[in-house]
Amino acid sequence: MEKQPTIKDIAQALNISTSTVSRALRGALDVNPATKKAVQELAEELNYQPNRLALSLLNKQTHTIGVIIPNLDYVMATMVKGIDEVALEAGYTVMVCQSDESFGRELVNTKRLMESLVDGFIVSISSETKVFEHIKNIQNKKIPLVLFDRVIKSVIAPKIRLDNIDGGIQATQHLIDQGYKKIAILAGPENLNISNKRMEGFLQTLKQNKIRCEKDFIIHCDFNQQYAYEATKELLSMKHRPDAIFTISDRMAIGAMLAIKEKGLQMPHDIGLVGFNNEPVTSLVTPRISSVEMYAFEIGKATAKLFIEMLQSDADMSDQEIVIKPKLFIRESSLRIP
Amino acid sequence: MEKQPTIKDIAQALNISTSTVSRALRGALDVNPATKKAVQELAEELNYQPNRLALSLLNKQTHTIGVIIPNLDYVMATMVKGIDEVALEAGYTVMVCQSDESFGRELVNTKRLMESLVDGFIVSISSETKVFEHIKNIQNKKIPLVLFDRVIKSVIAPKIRLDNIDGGIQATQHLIDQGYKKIAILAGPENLNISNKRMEGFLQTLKQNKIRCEKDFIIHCDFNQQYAYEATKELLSMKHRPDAIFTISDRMAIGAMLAIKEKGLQMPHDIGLVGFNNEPVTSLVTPRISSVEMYAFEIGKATAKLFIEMLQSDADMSDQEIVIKPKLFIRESSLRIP
DNA sequence: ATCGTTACCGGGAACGGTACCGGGAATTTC
DNA sequence: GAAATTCCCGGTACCGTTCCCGGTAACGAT
Repeated sequence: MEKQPTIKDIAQALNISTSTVSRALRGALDVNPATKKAVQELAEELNYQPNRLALSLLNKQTHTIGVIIPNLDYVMATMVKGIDEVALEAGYTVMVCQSDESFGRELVNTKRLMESLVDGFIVSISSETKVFEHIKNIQNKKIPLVLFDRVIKSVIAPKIRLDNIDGGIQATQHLIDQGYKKIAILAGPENLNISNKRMEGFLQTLKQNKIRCEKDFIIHCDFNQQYAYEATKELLSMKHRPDAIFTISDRMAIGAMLAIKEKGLQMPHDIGLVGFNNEPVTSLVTPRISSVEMYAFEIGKATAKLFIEMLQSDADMSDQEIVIKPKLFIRESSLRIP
Repeated sequence: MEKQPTIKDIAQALNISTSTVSRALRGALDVNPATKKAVQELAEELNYQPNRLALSLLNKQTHTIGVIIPNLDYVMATMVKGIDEVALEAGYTVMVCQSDESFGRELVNTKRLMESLVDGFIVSISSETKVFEHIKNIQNKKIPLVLFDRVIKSVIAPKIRLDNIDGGIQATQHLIDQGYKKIAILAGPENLNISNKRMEGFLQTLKQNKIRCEKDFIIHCDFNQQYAYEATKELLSMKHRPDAIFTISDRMAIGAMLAIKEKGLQMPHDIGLVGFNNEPVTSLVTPRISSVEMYAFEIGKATAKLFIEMLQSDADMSDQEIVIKPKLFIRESSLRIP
């Protein structure tokens, strides 16, 4: 790393003071046009770039956003893309840290980013996290914070999330409309709020349609294709097996589909299937899987926009909660009444 | 953003000098155990955290790595995971910027990261980039640089990449071994080195097996499912259609598969198909698609390791080039001789 | 001739922290 | 008891930049 030219170098070379150089470079008015020109030319020649560190130290802002996410799967990557795009536009650089669903890594990451003096945090909480002192610590230091996707009630902050209940409702109502009567759900890990909300929509809709909900038909399992596969195998071997399955992610839907095919059942005739996220893979498999689109890219963009607005207005927006409406895309896995 | 406590605050409160506070906090030896204890206790109480900006300004290192990638698809996300993991371990924070395959954005990103004074760069070049002044500019400033995945000959720097030629060879040889005789290739964009190398392996293998290569069977198209679909349709409508297709990415393989199915052809009997990247989706479709695994996570980890080694040893490693061997995973799309 | 105005520029402090040097007091050594 | 050594600690400079303040010269006006 070579020594970068500084304002001091320019000052010395031209035999003027650093203050003058600084003013000249910022195009201030009270500086002789001749010296201004000389300074600017020399700066150009030396390829001078102001030292952001020094500026940040002075202004107390780094133009950097700390983003903490639980993983980098398709949905999260899409959200990060949205965040990135808006941030770039607004002149911010993004530091993305993955907690890998681990509480410990989430802690380390927040600490690191805090030390790095990011201008603020955009956080999606890991599924393993049950205490939120590190998040509240951010707020205690009055550092701007926005939560997205995996938001939590007990932290008061601006939030952007999907209407997960509605997603559950849309999927379930659709299955009922298609004449399915014994609907099972593959829910995610028990402590994960987003999957619980999707399940809540599921239960609500059953109740509203006066369909009894079998206890055995609610299965909590990890966000994972293999688990979903095994859970589905178990479901299908029951005496009164379900005639439809709603999974709260597409990866789980894939797992379920494998088990269904293995059992020799036909979709949508013998059994219906609806997933969540609307990942591209849903239209690549046969039959194509119905799925709930969650507009991840838009959520990402909305998050970054809200965040930057907050940064620049310096207002308290902790009551803001943007809720994105999902939309069910119906495909062959669940469409038996065309 | 509240005012953070500084060593000055501690010094004032205890009526000692900042130098002493600094030493006490760093656990230096030449400081009275009593005052040391007092300082540390007060620091704890105030929740003091050293200001990284100030330190960075002094030491001229930020413990930050700038990572520039062309996009955030499955493969890249996996590589970034690998980089992130190693970096975290080594105490570095990563700034990931996506160029989105755009030369302009790659420029902006390098400039931004340079201003942010990252300790070094880990770069995968965008497909649109044809001049490399911005990359050479990094080197001119003696900022450490490692290239990965999409490396380029004309820049001399440590590189980590896949043996793309070998990947092409493995895929093609396998198709030949399976008795396919008229093999087409869906290559990527013409100026993209990695796809050209895969094609080179393809051509080599044909030649070695004394199979003539039809000009019509080499199709350059964008890295994209839709284009691949259309290109394949065209291929299949030829008078002497190919009996196997090698696509240099899995997304393209999916596109090809859709066209093949539409035409009513059976894999692997009527036509063979091999993709590249070994994304999970290849084993989810029917038939499952053979594909070349490129060990993205390992490439990411190796890149970060090499980079950190370089940073800490300060040696010139520009002749280093780590080449990862790919491995073909054979599935039903191309296996007709069991 | 004196004063006020304008145009331009330099000095110093500040941001938060560390490194180095040197000095005073206490303790050891002869 | 004087000299040497050790133990602590404060002062200062520095990293790169901006901001505030004050100063100087030239100029026109009175």
